[in-house]
Amino acid sequence: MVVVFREADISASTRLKRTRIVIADDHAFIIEGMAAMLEKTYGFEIAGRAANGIEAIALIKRLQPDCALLDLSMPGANGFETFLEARRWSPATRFAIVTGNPSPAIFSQLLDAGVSGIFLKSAAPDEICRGIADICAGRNVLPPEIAEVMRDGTAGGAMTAREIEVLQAIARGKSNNQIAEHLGVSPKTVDTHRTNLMKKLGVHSTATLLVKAMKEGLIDITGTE
Amino acid sequence: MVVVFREADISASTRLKRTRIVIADDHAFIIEGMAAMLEKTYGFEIAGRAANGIEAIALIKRLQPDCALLDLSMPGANGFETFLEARRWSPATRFAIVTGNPSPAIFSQLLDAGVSGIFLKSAAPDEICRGIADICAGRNVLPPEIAEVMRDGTAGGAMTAREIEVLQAIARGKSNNQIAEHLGVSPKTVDTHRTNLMKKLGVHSTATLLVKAMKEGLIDITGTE
DNA sequence: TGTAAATTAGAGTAATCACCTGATTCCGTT
DNA sequence: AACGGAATCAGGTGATTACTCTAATTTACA
Repeated sequence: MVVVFREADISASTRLKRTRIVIADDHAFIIEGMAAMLEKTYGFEIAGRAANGIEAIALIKRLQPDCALLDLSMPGANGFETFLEARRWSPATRFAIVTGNPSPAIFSQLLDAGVSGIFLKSAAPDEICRGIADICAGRNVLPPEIAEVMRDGTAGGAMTAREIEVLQAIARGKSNNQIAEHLGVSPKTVDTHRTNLMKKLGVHSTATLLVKAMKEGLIDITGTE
Repeated sequence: MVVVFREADISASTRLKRTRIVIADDHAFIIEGMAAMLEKTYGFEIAGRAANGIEAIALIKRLQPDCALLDLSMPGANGFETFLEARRWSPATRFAIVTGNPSPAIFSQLLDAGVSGIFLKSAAPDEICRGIADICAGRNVLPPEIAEVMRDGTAGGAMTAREIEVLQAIARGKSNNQIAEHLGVSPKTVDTHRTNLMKKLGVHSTATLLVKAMKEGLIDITGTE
């Protein structure tokens, strides 16, 4: 992999007052990697760093940065909670969320709530930095990979009540026939629900169905002996 | 589980020739952050970078580095699988695993299998870099946070390395045929491992196998796209 | 009242899984 | 050297699932 350090495209106004950014992530390497890139290549000022959501809220409140870059999964308060709280104290700040786990449901929540951009950690550093530059310039940013995940994942809408019932029965180790008997319907109906579940979550096996469902918090594994 | 701290095997040639490291992580920022630190502060040579396990295996096989630094959760093959496969082709390489999610069962497996060190992503960059330096010097490294987590958690199950490989492949949605191809064995062999896994965990379906494995911390769901 | 979504269910095919059995190799014990 | 026990490998078989299509009925909501 090659990382190209190109000349910063610094306009006159940017020279007068540098764009100030706060970064929050519990992995220090991520912060340092992003900070280095944003400072050297794009000429932003890294106004503050936070290792968790609580720190981040306090920091944003105090510094009133132009942009805040929040990891979604942080101890204390996650990126979403941090965003909701911090913008009340710093309304002019624009917020970007960075996440490692693409989840259509969460993306929808974030966008509905009003974040200015979402990025995947697996994206190229240069792409993320360019996106942040766009956000700071007043634009909203949604990388194509994320838009695609959202199309695939939310096409059929959220899970229905019946689908959740079937999903939890599957997690409890029931076969289609057993589920059918328990719900008082035909095994083929259970099969249909199962197929739709897999389509909605974009998976093709019982195994990944369960893994994804657990990641999305759709099933409660504490209830399965 | 026995951790052997042996004397560093530093010959004159090692002093003349810089220590060569391969880094594998699906988050480019992590790679760049680590690479920068290891190069500038510790004078290591970053011989190669990989964004997933498959790339990493090929890279390690070709470059025969002194040390490989593998993220545990990567698409394709995770850090554990990558380690198991790569060391067969590069026996002199010492392996360190980096993970974001502490799980006692996985730590036990890693150490039993023979990794030279484990690090948490949330650790200070400097601490990780110092640990890598230790590993390259021939020592084994287990940060106190991880040792503590392992004491608290239940002792890892009796899963064999092969069974864990199969289990994680199942969690990533691979079919028996795909797993067989990846491991270079017959689909029926994979089937046997699957059966034994279910017997050991006392379940009778893929679904409950996954649920149980996740509750036991045997698999890492963050790595499953 | 009309439209969309949810639930139901059938037919049919290819693939996969669950479980049985047995062979081979390797490792530590007696 | 012989034994016992694993780990790994693999074949056979019947059940189950994955996925395709189609379609009726009910529910919800504008």
